[in-house]
Amino acid sequence: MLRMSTLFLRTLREDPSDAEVPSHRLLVRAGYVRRAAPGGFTWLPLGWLVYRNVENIIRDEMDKAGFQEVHFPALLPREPYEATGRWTEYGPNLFRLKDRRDNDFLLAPTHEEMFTLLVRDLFSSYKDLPLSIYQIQTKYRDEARPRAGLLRGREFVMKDSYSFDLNDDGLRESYRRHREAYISTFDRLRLPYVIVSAMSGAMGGSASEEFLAPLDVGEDTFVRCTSCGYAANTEAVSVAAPAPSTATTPPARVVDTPGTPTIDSLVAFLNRSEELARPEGTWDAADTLKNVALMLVYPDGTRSPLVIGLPGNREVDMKRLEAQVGPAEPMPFTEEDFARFPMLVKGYIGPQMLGEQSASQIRYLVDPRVVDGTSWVTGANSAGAHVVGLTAGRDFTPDGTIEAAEVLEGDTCPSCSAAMTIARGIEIGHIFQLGRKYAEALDLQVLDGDGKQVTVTMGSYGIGVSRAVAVIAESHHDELGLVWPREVAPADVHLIIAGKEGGPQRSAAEQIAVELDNRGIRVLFDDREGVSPGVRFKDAELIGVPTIVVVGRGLDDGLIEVKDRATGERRDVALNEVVSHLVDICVL
RNA sequence: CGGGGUGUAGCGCAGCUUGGUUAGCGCGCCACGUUCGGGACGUGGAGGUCGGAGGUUCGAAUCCUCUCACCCCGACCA
Repeated sequence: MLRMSTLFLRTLREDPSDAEVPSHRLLVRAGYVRRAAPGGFTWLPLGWLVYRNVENIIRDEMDKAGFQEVHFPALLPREPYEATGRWTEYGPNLFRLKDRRDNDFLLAPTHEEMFTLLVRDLFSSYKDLPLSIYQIQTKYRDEARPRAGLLRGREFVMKDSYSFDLNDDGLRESYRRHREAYISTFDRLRLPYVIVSAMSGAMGGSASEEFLAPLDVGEDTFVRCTSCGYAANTEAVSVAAPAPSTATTPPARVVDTPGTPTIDSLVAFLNRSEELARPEGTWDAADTLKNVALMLVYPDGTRSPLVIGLPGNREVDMKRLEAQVGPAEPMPFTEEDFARFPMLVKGYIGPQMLGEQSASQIRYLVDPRVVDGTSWVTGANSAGAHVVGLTAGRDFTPDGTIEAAEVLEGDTCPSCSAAMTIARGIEIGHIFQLGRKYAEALDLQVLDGDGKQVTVTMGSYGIGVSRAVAVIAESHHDELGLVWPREVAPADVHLIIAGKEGGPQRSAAEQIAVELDNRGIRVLFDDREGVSPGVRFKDAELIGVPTIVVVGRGLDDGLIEVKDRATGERRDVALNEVVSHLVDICVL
C-alpha cells in the first residue's frame, strides 16, 4: 500500500514552463519524473512503479516467446564498433569518451557488436541455433536536440533482442516470432500502433518494419494506403514510377527567361509568355524539372557533389535523402560550393552537363517519375535561360534514380495505385532482418551438418521502454491529468477520505485500505491530514490511477463512491460490498 | 548547425528600459487556530551565490563581454 502521507511525492499546481508535450507536462506535474540532465530524467516512486510495470510486461512477452535475457555493460570499448565500421558511421550521435589511459570508449546506442561477439565466444555449431537473446539496458545517444521530455532523451532504456540463425528461412522465422511478440506486447501495454515498412538506416540489413504510435508529437512521418493496407515510413516509400513513354516530343530549345531563379518565378514567366503558350493549358510547377545541388559529406570527411532532378512541384525530403545516401550526410550547397563548381549556375541548373560521364563529372540522380520520354522545362546552365522540351533518354541520361522527393498527401500507393494519406507517428518498436553484416565483420560462423563453416544470419529488434511510458501517457490522458491503463498504472485504486477531520470517514477508509491490500489490490491511499477534499480530488485526477474510491458524505448511509477515472462514471456501493466490488473491477 | 525566446526561493512569475534601503508576488513548505465533497481562510514564520565567469562603477538582478542551460522554430530548394 502506498500512503500519501509518507510517499515521496509532490504534485505541482501549475504546468512546468519548459514542458510542451502532454506526456512531459503531466509526468512532471503529477510527480512521476524530474529532469536531471539535458535529455535525462529521474524516476520518482510513482514513475518507477509505472516504468517497472512496462518493463515487466515487455520482459514477460519476451520470455513467453522463448527469448532469453542477458545483460551487457553500457560502457564499451571502441574495437568491436571499429570492426563493423560503426565507430565512424554512427556519426556525432554516438557518445564517445576516453578513459584515464586515453583509450576510446563509447556509451552504447545499441549492442549488435557485443551480442555477436558473445555468441561467437560460446556457440560454434548449427545445433545451437536458432537463438534469440535480449537485454533491457540503458542506451545513450548524443542527440543534437533532446526534446519532448521522455520521448526523446539522450539516455533512455531500450529492450533490444538479437536473433541468430543458420539461413534465411530461419531468420524469417525468428523475425516473424519477434513480430508476434511485439504485437502482443504493445497490445498489453495499450499502446496504439501502426506497423510500417521502414529503412534499416545505420543498422544495415534488409527487411525492416517499425511500430509507430500514431501521434502528432511524433517525429516520424508515415503514409497509409486508403485501400490496400500498405503502410510505410516516408523514408521507405518507393515512388510508383510511370511507364516510359515512346511518344515523340518536340525538340528541345533554349529560351530566355530573365529573372526566373525559382520555380514559382519560372512558372509565372512561362504562363505570361505568348510564344510558349500551350494548347493543352497553363504551365504548372510539375512541368518543370528542378535540379537541386547538394554536397555529400562522408564520415571520413570527403565531400562529393550530387545533383538531384525532380518535378518542380516537389521539394527534396532531407530525411528520405539521408536514408538513401547514408552514412554520407547531405548538406545544402553553399555559396562557396557554387564558387567551386562554376558550371552549376544557381537557379538555372540543367541536366545537359551533369552526370558522371559528362564534362562536369558531377553525379546526377533523378526522381523515379523522370522516366525516359518525359519532357521538361529546366535550367539551361546559364543565368536567365531555360530549356523547354528537354526529354529524358533523348536529351539527357541521368546516372540513376533516387528516392528523395517529398511524399505528398494523395500520392499513389506503390502497391495498389490508390491514394495515400500522411500522418505523424513516434517509433516505439523496430524490427530488422540484419542479415550477415555483423556476423561477417566479427567473424561469427558455425559448423553446419556437413562440417562446413557457415556465417550466421542475424536479426535485431528494439523496443523503447522509457519512451513507451511516455507514449502511454501521451495517448492516455485528458484535460485533468493522466489516465493510466490498469496494466501499467502505479496502483489499482486511489482511495480518498472526503469527510470532516476526525469523522468516521478516516477509520472506514483505513479499514477499506487494509482489506484491499490484503486482497492483493494495489492501493494508493490519500491518508494525508489537513488536506482539503478539493486537493485530494485534483491530485487523484492528475495522478491517474484507474479507479478512484471516495469515502465521504455517503458513509452516513453506508455508501462508498467508486469512480472510473477514464469514463468518469461513478456509482455508490454499500460499505460491506465495496471490497469485493473493487476486487472484481481490479482483477483483470 | 542557424534563428528567436527565457534563466530571479521547490513551482509559476514581477522587478531590468532609466544602476542606489533589507529583492518582491502567488502557489507550495513550517507553526497555531478555523474550515472539511472540488486545488479553503486567518495570523506568524523559514527559504535566494538573481544560471555561471569576467568587466564597467563609489555601488550591478539591472549596463557590457564571454559562457552554460532550457524552450520554440528552421534544418532545405534553385
